Amino acid sequence: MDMAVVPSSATGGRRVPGVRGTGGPPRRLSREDWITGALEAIAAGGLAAVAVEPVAARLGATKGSFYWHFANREELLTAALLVWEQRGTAEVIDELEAIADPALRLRALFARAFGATVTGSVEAALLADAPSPLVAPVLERVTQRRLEYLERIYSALGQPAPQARGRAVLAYTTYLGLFSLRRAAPTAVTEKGLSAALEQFLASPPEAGGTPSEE
Amino acid sequence: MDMAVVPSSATGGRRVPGVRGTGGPPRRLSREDWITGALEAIAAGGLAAVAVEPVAARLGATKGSFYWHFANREELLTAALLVWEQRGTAEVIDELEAIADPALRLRALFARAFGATVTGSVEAALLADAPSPLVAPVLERVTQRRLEYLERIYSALGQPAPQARGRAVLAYTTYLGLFSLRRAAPTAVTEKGLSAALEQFLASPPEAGGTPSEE
DNA sequence: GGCGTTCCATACGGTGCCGTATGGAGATGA
DNA sequence: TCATCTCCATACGGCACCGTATGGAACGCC
Repeated sequence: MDMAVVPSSATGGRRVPGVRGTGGPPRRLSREDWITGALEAIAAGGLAAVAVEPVAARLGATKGSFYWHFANREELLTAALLVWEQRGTAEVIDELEAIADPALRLRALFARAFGATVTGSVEAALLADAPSPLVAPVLERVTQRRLEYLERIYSALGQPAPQARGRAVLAYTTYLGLFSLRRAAPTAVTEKGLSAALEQFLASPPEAGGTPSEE
Repeated sequence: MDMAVVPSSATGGRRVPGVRGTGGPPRRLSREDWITGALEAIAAGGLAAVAVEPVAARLGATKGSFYWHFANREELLTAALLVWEQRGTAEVIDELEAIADPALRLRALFARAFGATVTGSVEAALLADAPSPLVAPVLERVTQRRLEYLERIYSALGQPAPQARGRAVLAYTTYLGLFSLRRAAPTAVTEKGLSAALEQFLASPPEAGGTPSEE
């Protein structure tokens, strides 16, 4: 679900910005460069870490550059969140749609989701900053879309609507919980535990049939 | 005689601080008052909201008071986190130990946990600030203790050790996930979903016995 | 090689917070 | 009543960041 923080903006072989600090010949920055810098800052320290001057320093520039591309800090944040939202929805789902079999698709989804790392993750940082009025609507949309998508897969697997919804929510709750648990007590998250959770949400529900079948 | 308009400080029922702002006669603050104020600030806006001057204003005092009771901001944070940790471990567990039957105890625990509200919760805020070096160790200890406690209950219910651990981690993960989900998409957390999750972790595990018994 | 446009560095004022210094008020005991 | 200890308000300097103003460098175009 999460993504690597931004592939740099196709500059042939040229010197990418971002810590161009020492030695690099000064290059001009694009709006996208700043968005990339903002997303990196978010991954590193949350919204609060997106401060104009520090990000500028990291990009090897100054505020003068920033305020030419953006009206203010909030505009940068909004733009960065928009980019994250679009990538987080389109990309992942498109990639999974390539898999025809719903069961395999679900497995691929979980493998990707539960394998995501926390440190340096934009998603983890945004979850932490969820109460922010800038983040809240973005997070809400992304979450709803993911839940609907999960529900659709469960439905395709033959679950009736209410159960499909319930299992989707429960699975996603576990996904979110793993983010928190990894930060709260990293040692508690074991490989065994992960695969157990994975099987849990891949198998048919316990309350549906009589005997729990192992797939 | 300093007969002021307002009744002097010897008026039986003492005037508690905290928003004593308008009209209240100035009262002296204790170290505990500041810790309470800090915890309220954390619940409202996380660690970042614990700023000396704003908290002082909310308590109807100034920095002068604060820096007499504490060396600096960090000392206040540490003290507040310690109080939270002690309350979070001792109190809850003691209360639950009163219940003899492990099954009922587990139910009471989940009812309490899943019913917890998020808004204004110190716990939710600390989870968001988990990466902070001040919060991390506290959160880690609390999490480990809770996991061990959960595991013990599952063991008392007859689960073999590995399963008990696994179910404890999974249940706690769901608990944490609900915090995130409530903030990310509040409408997705329904009463039905909650009770479904609850039954899930109260019933015997699908892979252990043959038929899932409804308690 | 001049010229306009694009982009940016520097300097500046403003704000919110931290921590210190200091004088003084309020309680307390002799 | 006076001396002392406890607690606190105010004033001050410093830091990090925001946003503005302005002059000038880099670049595209003719």
